[in-house]
Amino acid sequence: MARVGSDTDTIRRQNRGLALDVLRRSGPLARTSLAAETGLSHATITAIAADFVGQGILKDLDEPQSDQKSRGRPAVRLGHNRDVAYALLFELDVNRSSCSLIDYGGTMVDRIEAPLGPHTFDKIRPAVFLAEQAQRIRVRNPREAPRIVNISASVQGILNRAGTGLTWSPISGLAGQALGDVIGIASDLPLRLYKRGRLLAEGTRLLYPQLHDANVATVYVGSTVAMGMSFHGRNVGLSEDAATEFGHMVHIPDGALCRCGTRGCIEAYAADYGVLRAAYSVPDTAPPAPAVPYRQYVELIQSARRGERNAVHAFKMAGSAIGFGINRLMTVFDLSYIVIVGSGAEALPLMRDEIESSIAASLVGRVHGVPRILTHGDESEPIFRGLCAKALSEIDQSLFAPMPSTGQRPETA
Amino acid sequence: MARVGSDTDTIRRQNRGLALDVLRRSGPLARTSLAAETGLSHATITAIAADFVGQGILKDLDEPQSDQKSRGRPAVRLGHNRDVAYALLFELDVNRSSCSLIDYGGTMVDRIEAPLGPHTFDKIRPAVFLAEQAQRIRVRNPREAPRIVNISASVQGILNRAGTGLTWSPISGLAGQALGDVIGIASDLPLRLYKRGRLLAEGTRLLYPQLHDANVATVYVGSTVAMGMSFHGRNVGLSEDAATEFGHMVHIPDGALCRCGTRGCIEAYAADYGVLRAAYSVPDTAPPAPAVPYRQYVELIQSARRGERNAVHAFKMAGSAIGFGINRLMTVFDLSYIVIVGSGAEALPLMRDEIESSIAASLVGRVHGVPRILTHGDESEPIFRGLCAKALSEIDQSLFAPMPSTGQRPETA
DNA sequence: CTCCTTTTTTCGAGCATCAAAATAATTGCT
DNA sequence: AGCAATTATTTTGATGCTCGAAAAAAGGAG
Repeated sequence: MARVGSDTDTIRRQNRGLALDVLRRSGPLARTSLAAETGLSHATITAIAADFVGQGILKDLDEPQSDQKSRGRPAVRLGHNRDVAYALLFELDVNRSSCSLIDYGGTMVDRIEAPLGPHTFDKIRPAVFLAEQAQRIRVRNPREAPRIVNISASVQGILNRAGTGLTWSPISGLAGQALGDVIGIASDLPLRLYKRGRLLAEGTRLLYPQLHDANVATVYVGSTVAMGMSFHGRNVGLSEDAATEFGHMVHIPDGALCRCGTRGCIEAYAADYGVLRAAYSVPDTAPPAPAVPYRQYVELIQSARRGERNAVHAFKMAGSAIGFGINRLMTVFDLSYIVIVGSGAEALPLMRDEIESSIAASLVGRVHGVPRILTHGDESEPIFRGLCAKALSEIDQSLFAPMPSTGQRPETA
Repeated sequence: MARVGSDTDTIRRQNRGLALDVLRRSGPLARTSLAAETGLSHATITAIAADFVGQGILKDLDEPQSDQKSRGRPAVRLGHNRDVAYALLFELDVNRSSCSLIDYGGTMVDRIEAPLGPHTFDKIRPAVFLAEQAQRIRVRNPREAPRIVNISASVQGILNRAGTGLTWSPISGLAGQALGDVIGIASDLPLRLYKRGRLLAEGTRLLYPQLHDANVATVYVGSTVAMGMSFHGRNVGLSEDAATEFGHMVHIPDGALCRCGTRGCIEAYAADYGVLRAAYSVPDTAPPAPAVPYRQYVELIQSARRGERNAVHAFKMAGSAIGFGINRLMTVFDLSYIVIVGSGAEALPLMRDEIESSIAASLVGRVHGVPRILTHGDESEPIFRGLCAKALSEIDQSLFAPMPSTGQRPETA
């Protein structure tokens, strides 16, 4: 059994982590405010701040805040020391990839983008591809390169249990590959993989304060269907355990054919290709289109809005698939918000009734009520924000491990 | 935001809680072993033990352990002081109720049972009913009565968000009633409600060591269908948030009529009444039988085993409903074990193929593999064990709040 | 009766926090 | 210019918990 006991060290980490965390989301804060936000005493904050400033992690920002002058001693705000560390963030999608360099404060310094196609990874191993991107960034930013301390990636698919690669992915050529080899080139850092759906949830929550402490399911609807959930501000399903493969939940056994090869997935009804297939009365066992041009999807939404019957019906099917999916989750999680993110957000008015009635059509829906539905069209910002948040908090965490508290007290004047 | 910082008090609670927790599941332990199990130092364990013994919570068990005599100083085992506190445990089912008195060590001292019918709570308010039961126990056990410090109940249905009552319940007359009124009679203790399904999961995990750190879904199949999950030994969906209404997950929209009034719930296919209805080719929109005699269900299993086609088919439908339900959950939780508990455990051989193939028929099933399926026929033991565990650990927890560490050190001899 | 072995307790740090008091840095008033 | 008022930060001293090491306890073995 041998569980771990707490000691003075545990509590030091805890509180330092807390301080850094609060600083992350509130932005620079005076020591006094930081004490108030964290609930720690001023004395403690002084000590913690001294440590961090000593290590160069935080620094005093003494910009003359021209705001309004207040009475007493002016507050000097404490902020992250932007250039003490950098992170490399990859975003891998079905048709494009990007590699961004961000500083410790979360500001983007540089970014490289590249298109991805179904055959990209036939020619070059994914790990090599990533390593090359990383190398280009490093060459272009020689000053920052040596201070890169974290490499994280947003990916689509199912992570293996160790989190080092993908067991399945809609991005062709990615599954089964060892991705950690970026190591070879970019020093000996591990590559940390995060599911796109989960980052989306995290990022969206950061964007809307009202979601901070709520129980939220964030659903991406577009070229695929994905989802992440958070409860009282905590991501659900810790690390390797949860696989929010919402899009591939079976909606109707032996139903429409999905890109994953299964029949009846939610995605096969609600992703762009599913709606399109239904709208054009293509048999739903026909192989899904490999990619749907954005314009075509938008036009479909337009025509449904004009009342074109087939299009309207197709979106109703989509709404029903999403609604029953949420409904089924609600037997386990009591959700209060649903956020629809991605190009499908446009289509919410066409799906809303079906979503709500599907949820209401069950015991849990009747008892708990239908969650409030919000939309956020753009998905790239939340994903990036989510990835930043993960990478930076990972760095923050890693800073507590070795810190041997110097304990030098300055003499009294 | 104002999250809480840790301090020396936090760590004291943490470690004391840990010690008590370990002692709960390992049984009495020598201080040395306790130190090893908790990872705390001997010195700390001595201090903690001294505090608890001083408070009368723990005591030295000096029974002559006739085991094998070892060399050095004999270990003196530390155990719970059974009679320092008592708990009252209610179990409310559709057709019977019980009220048990257990001591702080978890041993049952007394129990009252009573039948429940569909009209029981027309005549008497549930809170009054509970209070009367409690009163009878208290009168019968005058010595223990004043030391009852916890009242907990196992219930079926959906808890309100405050956890003080039920918003819905299959037990007629229970939903919407304030249950906390037991207070009036049994001093001013709150009544703590726990979902039967979750207790079942907790109790089953305690019964099978291999499940301790695994990801498990425990499914009750019998007169209803219920479920609880645990991950690495932690219950999923903390307190008020999760509502494991697995039985009422919609399997097939507009499908078979369920007791809850919804159509298509898993329960409508997999609970005894659902299987029976299907086996006798009663239209599945016919109102469910209010109660199925145990014998009748067993006979149905027998006849399916003999190969009677309608019965076989009915159980296959049940297996499919359960399998797809699990499948759908597995889009969020990566399960490694499924335990079927209750009278339906007998029918596992009739359902197993369908359960497994339904799970395998999806992306997650293919990637993660089908969980191992176990059975445990009797459901009452795990439920009781689970309820005991909850009540006792609740008591343990409450003991840290007021403890102002006396700090009296005995003089050296 | 003395040595050995194993369990517990005692002792003397080490450290992180906290409350309260002291110190700093400004603004506002006279 | 000088002093009072005000707000931010640091210093001080105390408290409380844990830990490692050493000491004490309690039997068994020879």
